[in-house]
Amino acid sequence: MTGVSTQTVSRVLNKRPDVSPGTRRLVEAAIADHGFRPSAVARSLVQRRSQMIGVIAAGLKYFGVAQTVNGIAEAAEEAGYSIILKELASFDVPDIVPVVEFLLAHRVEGIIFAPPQMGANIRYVQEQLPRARPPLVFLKAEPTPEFSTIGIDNVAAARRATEHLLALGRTRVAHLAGPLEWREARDRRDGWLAALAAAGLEPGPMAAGDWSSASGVTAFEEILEADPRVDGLFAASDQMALGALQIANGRGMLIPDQLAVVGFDGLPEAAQFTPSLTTIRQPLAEIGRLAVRELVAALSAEAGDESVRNVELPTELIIGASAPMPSVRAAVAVSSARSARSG
Amino acid sequence: MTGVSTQTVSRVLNKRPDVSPGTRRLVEAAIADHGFRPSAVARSLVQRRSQMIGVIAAGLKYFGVAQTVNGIAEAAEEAGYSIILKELASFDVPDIVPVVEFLLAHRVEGIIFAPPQMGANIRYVQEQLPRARPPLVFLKAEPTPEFSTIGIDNVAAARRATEHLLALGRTRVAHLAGPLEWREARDRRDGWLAALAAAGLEPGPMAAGDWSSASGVTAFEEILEADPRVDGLFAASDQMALGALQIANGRGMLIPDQLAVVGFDGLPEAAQFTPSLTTIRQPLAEIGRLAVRELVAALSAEAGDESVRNVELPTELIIGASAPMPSVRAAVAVSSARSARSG
DNA sequence: ATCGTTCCCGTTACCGTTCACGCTAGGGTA
DNA sequence: TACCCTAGCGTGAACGGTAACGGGAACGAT
Repeated sequence: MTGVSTQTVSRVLNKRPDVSPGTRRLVEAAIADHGFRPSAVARSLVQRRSQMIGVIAAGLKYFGVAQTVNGIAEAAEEAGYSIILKELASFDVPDIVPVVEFLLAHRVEGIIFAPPQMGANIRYVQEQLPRARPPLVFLKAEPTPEFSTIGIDNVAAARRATEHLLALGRTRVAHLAGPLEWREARDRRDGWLAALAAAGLEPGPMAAGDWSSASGVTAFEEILEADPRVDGLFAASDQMALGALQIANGRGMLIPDQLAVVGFDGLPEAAQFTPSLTTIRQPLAEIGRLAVRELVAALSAEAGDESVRNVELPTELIIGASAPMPSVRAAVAVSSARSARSG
Repeated sequence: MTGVSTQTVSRVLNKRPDVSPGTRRLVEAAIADHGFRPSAVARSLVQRRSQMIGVIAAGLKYFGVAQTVNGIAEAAEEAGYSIILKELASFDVPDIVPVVEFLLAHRVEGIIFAPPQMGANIRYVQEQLPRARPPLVFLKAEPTPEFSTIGIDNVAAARRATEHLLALGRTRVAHLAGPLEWREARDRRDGWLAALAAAGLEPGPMAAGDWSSASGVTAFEEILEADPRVDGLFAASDQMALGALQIANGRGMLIPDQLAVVGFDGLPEAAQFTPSLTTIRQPLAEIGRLAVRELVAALSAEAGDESVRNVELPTELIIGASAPMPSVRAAVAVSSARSARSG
């Protein structure tokens, strides 16, 4: 050093007031000279605070997950936390415990478990979780009294989407489902079924895809094969809805007159599909942001609190041309038919 | 402890051979009892290895960025590294130095700078970079002899896309550009200009969007206003191309006969657009994976090496119905016209 | 002159792990 | 007996910081 104690250096680094301006300058000059950089690792060790949040994710390349992680990153940054990101090789990694252990070893102050619930993945984690652990939030998981969860009410949202189709007078409403190992896929199917049951209608045909637009193509072909007279379609993802639109366009089906379509997710591009897509927007980024806020709240509440909260964020029905508002149905149908004929 | 020294515990933790089976069992039992978990923080401190790679990103919610981060995460996981993710609040954060300092303070062993080059952001970082630093790779940045970069040749790819339009006999080829502060947007525009110049053609009208499909709508309307007779369109992103397709469909333009469209990115959904989109696929995930491999290579090469590499990965022209192969042009045009008329 | 403050600054201990040693016991060898 | 070797374990220092405490100097108040 340059004659001064390490404690004084520490004081300078932490911008504490009890250092004389002269000494401060001296230390700062030495720091600049030597290219010294304080070690956050050592600091974490002695302070027992890492200022890190562990995020476990899967399928980062998909729109929804990326959106959520983006929300997490933003909120964490604002709250002064940084992120250690662990991406699972697949959605249903058999053994997630080592990942959690890794994060605990790094003394993260909170954990966000972002992979959607499918198979037994989340229950498995919940069972294996060590009791001594930082606050933890499960995203898009089934609400349970034991753990905090944040998500949406997929059943209600799907029901709303289906009811919108029914309000348009549709009686043969099919469902383009997601992979049914996913809880979200099952819930959306259940919402579809519930709306039809409440209306006293028989469910139309159903086929499952893998969320992708390519799978929407083949699944919708299955549906048409099962019943060519379907007049309404609720798709569990916008991407699959896009695949269905392609088929419908290719076969010359008039949308929304012959077939009304509602998607799910709220892709920004959905408004530019042909025709523009009616869809359920889910607040994906908001889920991530809220997860961070929950963790931060749990951390500032100190110990003992351990409040479990199960939050279900509201969704929004976004009206497009593929399933317009019932009141303006006629007008839209006419313009849609005209543009389809001329185009 | 339970009578044994910390060193012995360390040996047990690291599964070293020089511990008797009895002692090992004893220690392991105590570990399980007390819920003890070794501190990766302390380990990092003493070993001077964090096993962490710092990733600086921006716009994680966008397809391209998410794809690349996904590639980074996968490759890092495979190589035994984990990721500290710092997301910038915007693409052109004025002062990125604190972010780099943060990562250095955490003793990351490598840094990946993922935000695309726009304005002077990357040059600014390169100037302010401390000399003592871990290996660092810039993604999607201008190749320079001083720093490693990984990206694609946007000029060549855009030229190829435009030449494809020219091969279809188009003479009025417009460009739907990205925001021209972005180097990628400028390069793609330059490739478009180069192809036209080489063919001895005047450039068609150009309008810039912000990559989004919504901006593609308004920008393409500008283009049509400037010259309603455009017969070819090269869009700098698939999303903007989608916006253009919507307008074209709405106005009854026959695609590809009246207007051939080529996009850029290789969105999986592009194949389900109406009509399916011809596009340039760029290996976004591969860029991320390669970045990690470069870092790992630089790390294993120990010190002194400091090899700078500038890699440009190949792109791929994916043929869709919006701009088919020249040889089969007639056939596709007929089927497209039929489906457009009937749909 | 004595005391109490306040401002600076240094000492000591500690965070949890690993490394480089050194020590001991037991067995084999000359 | 004297020596060496090895397996198994402990000791001390170090990694780079921070917290707690203590203490000296300068100053004003009593």
